[in-house]
Amino acid sequence: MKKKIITLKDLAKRLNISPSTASRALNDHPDISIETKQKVKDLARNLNYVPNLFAKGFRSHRSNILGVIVPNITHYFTTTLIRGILEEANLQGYKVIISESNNDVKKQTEMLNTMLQFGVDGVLMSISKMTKDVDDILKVLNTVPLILFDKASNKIPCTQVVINEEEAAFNAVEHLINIGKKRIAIIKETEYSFTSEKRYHGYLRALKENNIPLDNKIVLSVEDISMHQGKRMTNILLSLKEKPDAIFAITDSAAIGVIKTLKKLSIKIPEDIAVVGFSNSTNSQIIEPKLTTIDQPGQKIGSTAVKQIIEEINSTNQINVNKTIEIKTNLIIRDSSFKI
Amino acid sequence: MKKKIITLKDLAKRLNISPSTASRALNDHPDISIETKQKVKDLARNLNYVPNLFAKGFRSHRSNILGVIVPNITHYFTTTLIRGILEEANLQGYKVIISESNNDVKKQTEMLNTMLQFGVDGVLMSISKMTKDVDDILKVLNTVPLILFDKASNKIPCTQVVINEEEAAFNAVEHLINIGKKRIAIIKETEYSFTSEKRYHGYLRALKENNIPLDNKIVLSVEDISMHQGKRMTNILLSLKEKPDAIFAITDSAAIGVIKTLKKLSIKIPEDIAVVGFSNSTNSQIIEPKLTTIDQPGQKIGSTAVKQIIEEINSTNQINVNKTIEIKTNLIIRDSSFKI
DNA sequence: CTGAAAGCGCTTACAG
DNA sequence: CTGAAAGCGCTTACAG
Repeated sequence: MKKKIITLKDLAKRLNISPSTASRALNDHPDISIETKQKVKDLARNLNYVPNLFAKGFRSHRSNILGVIVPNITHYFTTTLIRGILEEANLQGYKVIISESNNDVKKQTEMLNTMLQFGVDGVLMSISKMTKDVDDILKVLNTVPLILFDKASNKIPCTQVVINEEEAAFNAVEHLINIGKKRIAIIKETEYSFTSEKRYHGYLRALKENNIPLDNKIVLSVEDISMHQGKRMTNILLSLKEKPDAIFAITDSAAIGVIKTLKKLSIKIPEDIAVVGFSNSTNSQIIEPKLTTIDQPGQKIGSTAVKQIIEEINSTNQINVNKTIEIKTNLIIRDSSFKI
Repeated sequence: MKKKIITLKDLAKRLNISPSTASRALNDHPDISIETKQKVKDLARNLNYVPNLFAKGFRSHRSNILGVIVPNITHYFTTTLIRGILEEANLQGYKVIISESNNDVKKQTEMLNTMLQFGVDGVLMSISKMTKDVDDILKVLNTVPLILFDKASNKIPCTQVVINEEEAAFNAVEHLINIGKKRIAIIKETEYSFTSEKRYHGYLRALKENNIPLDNKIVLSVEDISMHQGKRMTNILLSLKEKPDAIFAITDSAAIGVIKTLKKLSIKIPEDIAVVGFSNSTNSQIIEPKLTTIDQPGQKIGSTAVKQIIEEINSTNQINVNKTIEIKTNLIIRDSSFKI
């Protein structure tokens, strides 16, 4: 039993008014009298009238759909970003189409294009690492507002919503210095990763401001940061003549690899070597000792990005907004860097 | 610089044919000559013609958008489901709108309704626990195909894509029996959780087939299963006169709570008490000893659900499909139940 | 304060 | 094999 779908025309006919009036009444157009508005709205409610968003969107060139592209949806932090996006979008009457780029630049471009084809009103993107050529992304900017969140790039002139990467890393490293560590290694990614570079700058600044000389032997870069790489890098660090007394890994998974390796070798954490990660993943509380790490407020980043893009969608002036919104992070101190 | 958008009419005008013909050519209508088709397709490619899916959808009552509702997007397993859904949808030219119900039945209904309003061609849903009243869900069935995946319910007559919950639990418990355990406790949810009940039946069957008597003192039910509850329940079990020699928790997080508590009390795992979880979450490999658990192929469930719903969307007969597709799981044996 | 009419971009039954 | 015409449900400039 298919139920009959109520249209604007149906409402109008029942009330002996024109569809134009019915439309305007529902949209609170100032021209319409209060009584008419009331009548129309009441009937709409009673008949359970549902506006056909397709017709609406088709007519007004608005879909009320946002596109979201992320590299990898299975990362816990990514899901908190998405949660923030979904919640805020829902509040504002938008729906969200999600795609994964799998850190594949070609797929990223493809996703971007099908998003546009589906008529999204704006795109929120966390860019794939290794995105060197940004031309395809720049093209989008002519069509629809774009906002980069979390994984951003200063090569793209659009609003960016990110965490204070540099400061977060600075705080993490300074914390290690404060507990008495003097030889702090870092495990980071190669220079193609924007976030990794920013965290590295925070590391450098913390050393400099505390008069600790930089030693490139304990600055390790890997292409694909992971638990496995954390283990490998730890073994390299332990093979040095002058071993570090602390390791700052720029992701939790790498930091967990570090901890696992140290434990296997019965190296005391944090006494011999302290460990700090980045992300406050769920794993960071499961590992023992629990991992000191940076909490990134994913939900807030997501909701901020949505608020921002809706503003840009509704703004009439076409000037490309090009600002960076930085969300504050929190250092969470746990057992891997602090003995109770 | 807004770029001019190419429409079907533009294509037609350039080729001196009618828009109708252009439309048919692009859609490979059998009536159209091969040469015309070729001409139109070539021009479309050259001009970078992008069909307006809004107009298309508006006209044909098809959006090529699927709605997905899950209780909680931050669970790792849920993200693997979503990944499977996204991949298969992408292959088939569909986009996916995602919403979270947060295990809130009211929100679930609300999401369901806005999904329909956005003109989705079908809905894939993992239902919120505590969904007792299914009337609102049943209403959807009149409008658009619905498929339940992972968290399903036999009260709703539609296709269900689930894992072999009962058998998975059976295998887990039988494994414990095989390694010599005789007094196996279970930590499950209350009877409102469909999956929990099925896993419980697997537990019961494993006991029965191995002639182990059921003891209700070691069958514990909680409303909201979690690591915290795992800890609490473990303490209850340890306070019994006859302690269990194995604990089967129906989620990994609860199992991790069990392990943490046992370790704190220096109870040997698995010698004194073996532990088995369910899900193969990332955490299950971080905890030490590593957790024996059930791997659920999330991606396969997701892709299967998409294949199924697209079939139903395209099928002309309106008979409500009401079949259950069971996806096989795998018991992953790790240190929490097996000493190397 | 309200209505008639046009049109958004496409598809499809009808006609030839 | 192709075209003219209608229409999907809505909004909005124009007219009164």
